[in-house]
Amino acid sequence: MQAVLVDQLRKANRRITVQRMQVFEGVKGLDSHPSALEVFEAVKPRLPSISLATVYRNLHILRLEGLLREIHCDRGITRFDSNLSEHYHFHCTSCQRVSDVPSYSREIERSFSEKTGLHISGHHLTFQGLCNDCLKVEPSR
Amino acid sequence: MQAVLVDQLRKANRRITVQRMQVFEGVKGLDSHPSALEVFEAVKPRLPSISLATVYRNLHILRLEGLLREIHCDRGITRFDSNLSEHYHFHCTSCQRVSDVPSYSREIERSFSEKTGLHISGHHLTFQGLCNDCLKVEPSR
DNA sequence: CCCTTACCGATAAAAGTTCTCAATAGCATG
DNA sequence: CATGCTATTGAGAACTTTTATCGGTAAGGG
Ligand SMILES: [Zn+2]
Ligand SMILES: [Zn+2]
Ligand SMILES: [Zn+2]
Ligand SMILES: [Zn+2]
Repeated sequence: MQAVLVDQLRKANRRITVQRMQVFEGVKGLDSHPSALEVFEAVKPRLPSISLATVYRNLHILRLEGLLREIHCDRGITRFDSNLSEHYHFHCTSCQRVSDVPSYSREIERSFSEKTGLHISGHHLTFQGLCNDCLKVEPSR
Repeated sequence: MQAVLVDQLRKANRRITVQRMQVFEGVKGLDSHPSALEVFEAVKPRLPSISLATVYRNLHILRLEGLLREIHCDRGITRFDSNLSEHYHFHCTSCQRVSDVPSYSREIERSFSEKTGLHISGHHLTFQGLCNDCLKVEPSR
């Protein structure tokens, strides 16, 4: 299992450590696009001796190797995403949870690139709103 | 000048101070969507005694009153935008500058809301790429 | 001109992230 | 399986970005 992950790490001359695997599993297990601290707290029960610095270090490495993605929705927080397929996001402005939106349009990039002549490497689309849970609690706004 | 700004502040029981006006002018003058520190450095020559805390305080208040907007592109940095009209952004992944993209589609929200049944209050679209300046310097990638 | 209080500057504190370093452990090699 | 090289770890310091605290100041209404 996780053959792709292990192969990719080996190829990049990265070692397969328990901490690194657990950090990856931590992000993958939490489908809510967790922050570094949330990953730390998810991994800690299984690996009580792990350091927060190790979590940050491995999140950084896994992103460098293209095994995780970063997203920026809130102020001052970096969130991590194990879903590498092209997709958009929905950010609940009340509970701050981020969920995937399974749609994507490469046409948006092509159209923008054609209009401006700029070199485009990607685009992020994020919807803001209230999730169904939060809509029940505060029907205001 | 700045009649709308002054009226809006008065209406909200906010005082018109030199610092507050200069912070607003600082964001407006820098069309690059500056960070709080960049605003501070832009204002300092005109108001050498201003404190960084005052810049943060007023950016926060101006956003609360709907006179500025926040955007989140980089890791851990909040940028400010004086352009209140609906528009998208282009983020250069090399020099980190953010520029406006004068297009917007409310249809995207309607379509998403219809598909998912979720309550949408807005959406952000950001393109990543290399600006023309950076493309000259590093034609790689 | 005076009074109330929102605001200011300075600084400490909090939150998020990265750096430093000695000790450890992957893993290639034999 | 034993050995050696070095990437990685844990702990804590340091750094960056943002917010809170507080005594003094000044905006603006009366
Ligand atoms: Zn919610
Ligand atoms: Zn996602
Ligand atoms: Zn650039
Ligand atoms: Zn803008």
